[in-house]
Amino acid sequence: MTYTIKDVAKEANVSIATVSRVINDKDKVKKETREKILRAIEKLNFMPDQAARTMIHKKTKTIGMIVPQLSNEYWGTMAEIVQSVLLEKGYTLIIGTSNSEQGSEFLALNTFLERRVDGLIIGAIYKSDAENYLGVFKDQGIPLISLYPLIPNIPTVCGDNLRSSMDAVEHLIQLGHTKIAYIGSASTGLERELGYRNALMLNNIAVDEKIIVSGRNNFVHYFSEYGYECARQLISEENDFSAIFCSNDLIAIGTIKAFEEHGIDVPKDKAVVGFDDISMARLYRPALTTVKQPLEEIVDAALELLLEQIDNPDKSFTQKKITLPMKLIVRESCGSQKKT
Amino acid sequence: MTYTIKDVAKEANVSIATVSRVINDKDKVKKETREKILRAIEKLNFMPDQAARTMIHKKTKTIGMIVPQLSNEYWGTMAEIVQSVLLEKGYTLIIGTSNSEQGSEFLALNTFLERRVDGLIIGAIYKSDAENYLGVFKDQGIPLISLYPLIPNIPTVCGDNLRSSMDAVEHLIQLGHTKIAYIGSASTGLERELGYRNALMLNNIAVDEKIIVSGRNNFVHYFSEYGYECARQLISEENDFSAIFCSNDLIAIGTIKAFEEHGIDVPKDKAVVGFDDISMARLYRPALTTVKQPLEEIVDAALELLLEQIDNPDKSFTQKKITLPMKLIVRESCGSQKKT
DNA sequence: CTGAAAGCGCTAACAG
DNA sequence: CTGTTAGCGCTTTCAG
Repeated sequence: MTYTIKDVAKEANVSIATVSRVINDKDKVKKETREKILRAIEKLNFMPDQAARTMIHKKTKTIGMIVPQLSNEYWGTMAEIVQSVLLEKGYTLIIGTSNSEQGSEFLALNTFLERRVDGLIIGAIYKSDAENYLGVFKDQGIPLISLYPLIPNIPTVCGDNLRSSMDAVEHLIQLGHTKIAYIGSASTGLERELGYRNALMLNNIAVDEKIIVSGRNNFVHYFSEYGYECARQLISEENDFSAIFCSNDLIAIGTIKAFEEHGIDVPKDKAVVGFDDISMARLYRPALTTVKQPLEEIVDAALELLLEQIDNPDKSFTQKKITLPMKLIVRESCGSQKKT
Repeated sequence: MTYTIKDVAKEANVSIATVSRVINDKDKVKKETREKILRAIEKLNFMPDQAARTMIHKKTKTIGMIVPQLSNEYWGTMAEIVQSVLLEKGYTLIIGTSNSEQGSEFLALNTFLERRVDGLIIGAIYKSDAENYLGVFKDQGIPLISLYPLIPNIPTVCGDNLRSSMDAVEHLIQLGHTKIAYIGSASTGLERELGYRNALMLNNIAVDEKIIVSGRNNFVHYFSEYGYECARQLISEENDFSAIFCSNDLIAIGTIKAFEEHGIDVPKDKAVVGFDDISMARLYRPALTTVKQPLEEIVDAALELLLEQIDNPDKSFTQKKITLPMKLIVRESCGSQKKT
C-alpha cells in the first residue's frame, strides 16, 4: 500500500496543508505538530508523489539525454557521470539511445516531450535530425545543451577537439612520421579531422586524401567494426603510411585488430593514436596513446549551464560555447623511438 | 509555449472531453470533429502531459533499473537493451547506478519510490542492501525482477551460470589443463565459481584453494583493475597453473594485461577464458574465449515477467525463476592445441 | 501557527 | 456522438 498526504494528515490529526508545510520545510509549524507529523510520515513510510508536485510547479525535475548507444564505453561513461551529478541536484535522468541510426531517436525525443523534461542534453545527434526535432524543444522553451560541437544555436560544452587533434598528430610528427593516415567518425570526428589536417599543413606535410577515411554521415562509425573495416581497406589499397590517427579509441582498437590480422605490428610497423581515453585504452595491447577528455569537467560545466537556463527562462544562452582543454596521454601504441 | 488539452479544445471548438477521446482513441467521435481536433493538435504541437495522466491511472509507465555502473560495457549493453525494449512498450526507464559502492544506491532507490515506478529491475545489488531496501518496494506492491541469481524471493531471469561455467572449465580440461586458476567477482561470480569447482570435481581434479581468488563482497570486482591485481598476486605468489577461468571478460582482460607485463604470453604460456562476451572480447588481443550471454532473451523474458506482474498485482510470482542457456565461444585466448 | 479551498492537466463516469 | 463535472495528490493563497 502506498499512502498519500491525506493519510498522513489523518494519522497525525492535522490538515493536509500542514503536512505539506513540514515536508517542504516551509512556513512556521509548531514543534510538536511537526514531530507528530514526522512520526506519521515515518510510520506510513510516506513519500510525496512527484507527479502531483509536477502538476503544480510545472517542473518535472527530469532531464532527457540523447546518446548514440549505451553499450559504447564512451557514452556509457558520459551517461553515468551525468546521471550521478543530476541525482545529487535532485534531478532524474531519462536516457534515449539513437542506436546509431538516423531518425531513430524520434521515439525517445517524443517521450521527452510527453514527460515534459525540464531540459535536454544532446550527447550526439545527426545534424539533419537536430534540425528536424530540436526546434520543437526550443518552441516549448525547453533548454538544450550540447556535449559536442557543430550543432548551431545551441549552447555547447566540449573538449577542444581541434587543438588536441593537432597535439596528437604533432606527436606523431615529432616521432618522425610524415605519412599519417586518418580514420574519422561523425560529429566530433569532423573537428578532429580538421585538427589533423591543420597539423599536417603547419608542418608542411602534404595532405594525402587517399589515406583519409572520414565517416561523416553515419554514427555506426562509433563502433570498432568501423575502424576495423577502414583499416582493412587502407591496407588492401596498399597505401603508404607509417602512422594513423583515429578519431576515437574504439576505432583505434578496431584498426589495431585489423593490422594484427595482416601481420602488421603496432607500434613496430605502424603507430596508432586514438582519442577519448576510455578505460580500454589503457588495458588494450598495446596500450593506446590517446587524448583524455575531461569528462567530469565537461559534464559539470554543461549541467551548470543547463540548470542556469532552466532557472532563467528568459535569458538567452544560445551563443554560449565552452571549450575545455584535453590532454595527450602517451602510452605504447606509437612506440617511443623516432622513426627513421 | 506548451499547450494543454484546454487550448486544443478551444482551438477546435469542442469540449476537452472530446479532445481526450480522440487522443486516446476511445468512444466514437464524428469523423469531422476528429479531424478538426487532429488539426488543432497538429497546429499547437500539443502533447498530453504524462504527469496528469499518471495522477488518474496511478501508473507512471516508468520502470527503474539499478546497475553497478554504466561505464562497464556489460551493464551499459544491458541497460541499452532494456531501455529500447521498454520504449517500444511505452515505458520510460530511469537508471540508478550504485557505482560499485555498498549503500550508494540508496538515493537512486529513493527516487524510484518518489517517482512511483511501476516496476524495478535489479541488475545487481548487494545482498545486504537488497535486504535493507527492497522490502519497501514489496510493501508498496511494486513488482521486482532480478537479472542475476541469489536474491531470494524475487522472480529472476538469468543465464545458466553454473552450467556454462562448467562448460568453460571443461573446455580447458579437454585442452589438457589440470592446474586451472579462478578469479571471481561478486554476484554472478558466485555461481560461476560453483561451476568451476564442480567441473574440477567431476573430472577428478583436486581443488587448489591457493589459485582461487573469489571476490565475493565487492562490486569493484567488476573492473578490469581487479583482474589485473588478482593476476599479479597469483603470479607473485609463484603459483602453479597453466590456465585461468575469469568470471567476466573485463577481469580476463585485466589478467592478460598483467600477464603481459610479466612476460607471460596468452595463450602460449597460459590459457585464459572470460565470461559474458562483451564486444571487447572479440576485439581484444588475443580475442577471448568466453561465454556468450543471451542478453536480448534475458531482457525479453525479464520484462515480460515484470509487466505481467504489473498487470496482475495479486498473483504471486516470487518463486518464478527462469534460467536461459548460454554458449561457449571459442576464440584465441586458450589456444587450440592440447597442452602437454 | 493552522485549516479550507482552489486548481495544476487530464480521464472517466454520467447526462443529454 | 458530445459536453459537464468530479477528482487524482499535492501546493498555495487566503482566512482565521
